[in-house]
Amino acid sequence: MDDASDKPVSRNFIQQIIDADLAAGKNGGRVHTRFPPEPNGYLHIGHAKSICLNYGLAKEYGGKFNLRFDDTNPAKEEQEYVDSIVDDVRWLGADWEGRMFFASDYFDQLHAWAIQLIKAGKAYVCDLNAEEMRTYRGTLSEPGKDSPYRNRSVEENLDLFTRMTAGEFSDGARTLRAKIDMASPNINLRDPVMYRIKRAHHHRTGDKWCIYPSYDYTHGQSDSIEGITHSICTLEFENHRPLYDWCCRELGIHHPQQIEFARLNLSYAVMSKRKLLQLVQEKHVDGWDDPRMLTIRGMRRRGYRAEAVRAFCERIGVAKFNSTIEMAWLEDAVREDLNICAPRAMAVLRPVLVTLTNWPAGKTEVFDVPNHPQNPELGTRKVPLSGKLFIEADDFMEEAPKQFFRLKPGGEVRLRAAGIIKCDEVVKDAAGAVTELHCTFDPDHSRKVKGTIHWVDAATALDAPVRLYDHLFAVENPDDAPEGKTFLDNLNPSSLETITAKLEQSLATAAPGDRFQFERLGYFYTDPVDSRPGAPVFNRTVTLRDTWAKEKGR
RNA sequence: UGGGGAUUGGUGUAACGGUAGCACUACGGAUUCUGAUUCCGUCAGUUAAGGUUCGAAUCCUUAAUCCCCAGCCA
Repeated sequence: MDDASDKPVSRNFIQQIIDADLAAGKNGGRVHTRFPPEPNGYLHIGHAKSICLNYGLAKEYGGKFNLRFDDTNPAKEEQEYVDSIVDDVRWLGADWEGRMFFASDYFDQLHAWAIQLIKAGKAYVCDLNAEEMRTYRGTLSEPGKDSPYRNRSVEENLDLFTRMTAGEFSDGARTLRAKIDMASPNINLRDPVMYRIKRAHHHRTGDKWCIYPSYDYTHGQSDSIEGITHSICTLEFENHRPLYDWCCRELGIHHPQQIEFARLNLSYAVMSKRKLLQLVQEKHVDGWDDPRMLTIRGMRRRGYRAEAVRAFCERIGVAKFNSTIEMAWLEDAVREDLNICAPRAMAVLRPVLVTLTNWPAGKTEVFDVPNHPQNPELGTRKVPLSGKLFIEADDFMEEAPKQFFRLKPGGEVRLRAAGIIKCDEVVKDAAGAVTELHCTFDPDHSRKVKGTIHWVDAATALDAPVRLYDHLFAVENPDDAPEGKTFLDNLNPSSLETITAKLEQSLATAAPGDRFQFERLGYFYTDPVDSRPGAPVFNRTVTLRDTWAKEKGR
């Protein structure tokens, strides 16, 4: 992509469309995209795909990218959501260069255009209520019937629309409708609603309006006003494109091209705003930023970096096929990113005490340990050892299979960066559970030993809460629930486990937002909300690949 | 049901009438003071059936399956 190789770079279907438009001289060679969220919820990874797509295209073609809020329904929209969206889009790294707009910025213009359409005989005020309108609309297989109000005169429509605007009628009493075709096989064209009466306080326009334009009547014109060239949206709007085109055409304004792509689906996750909201409201998760949520805020708090999310969005591609990406892809992208930048440290999640029987009493040795095996620039840190230490319970097996090359009775294993220990004695409690291991320590580093394990010095260990996260859902497709069950029945009961871990001393100064690889375990994020100075709390971002666990599973 | 889309290895995604490629997974191996990382290799695919063509994932026909639309939501 960046070198002079003559290998053809593969282009997705949207890039191909833009290439063709540019070749044909469309839009004077401009490329201008936008991300148009409705401020009625928090952004999730599906939105990240759209943001990366739109922003990426603008950047690639030297064009522009706008952030525009589609705020035409005051009943659902709130400033809180606007703020969070702005913050999340910025975090992701998309730069709108000051072009942040609101559909509500265009309400006056939209209203003027509505009058223009009424005058042109293309719109009329309809007195049908919601239920009647549904009846008149027909069904998928039967055409609709014309509204009895369809042929009102321009003067009457103008008068009625003016009075609608002035607040003379009650909510839902009348609508302004586009006069298109009640017999159209595309239901969206059966005289769709342009304006509805709705007395609701708007987060930006306050109580100025009691009528609000519909999405269909707003979106294309908003794009048009902003000079958008390629209006990229998801597949479910494909059926709306004729209406999008109708608005721009009838108004005779700049006509952006709507292009639809398949929204993102991920295994072990749900993506619909409604379901995410339900998870939060019914407290199946701990808020929008619960690290198990695939909201941008959740991923942030989990410890994902924007780089990883972007790399993921790049990798999954763009197409019109409704696909489901494996969760492992996301996790891989996160590992790949963190592997490069996360300093290493040692922590023991499920400790077993080890006493070094030949350790000189009172002695403490301090090792200088590299923070990254492949990147010396990350420096070193001091790690003490003083005769008693913790190792991971999983790293000891009393009756170990041959392939197990960690610690076993009579066996040897390397203590990372310190030396080699040999297990001489296993101490058990009355119930037969292992409580302590007696080992001898050999400081000789040069010998080859098959296994290397992590450890934490007992004398200086720091106890800290660590949250171990797993998929929020136990099954690949949470929506696939049996009769009478819902996606909630597919929640993974062990998606969160909080433990108290033993951490190496250096971690006491971890700052909120710091990321580490706890060697052989995974990547961990210093929780920015719950951590206190000297008392960090860690969230497991993602585990390391574990081929041993896989082996065991066989 | 009328209409609109879609279908390429396990998962994604290219190939636009001329050798089905790439990535991830899986599997095997090498390196390794993280069973991590890194490196090498292997398996594996055009929804089906016809047709056009010297040649079809690509064009035509028929069929199958999946998704979207009957909000005064977006």
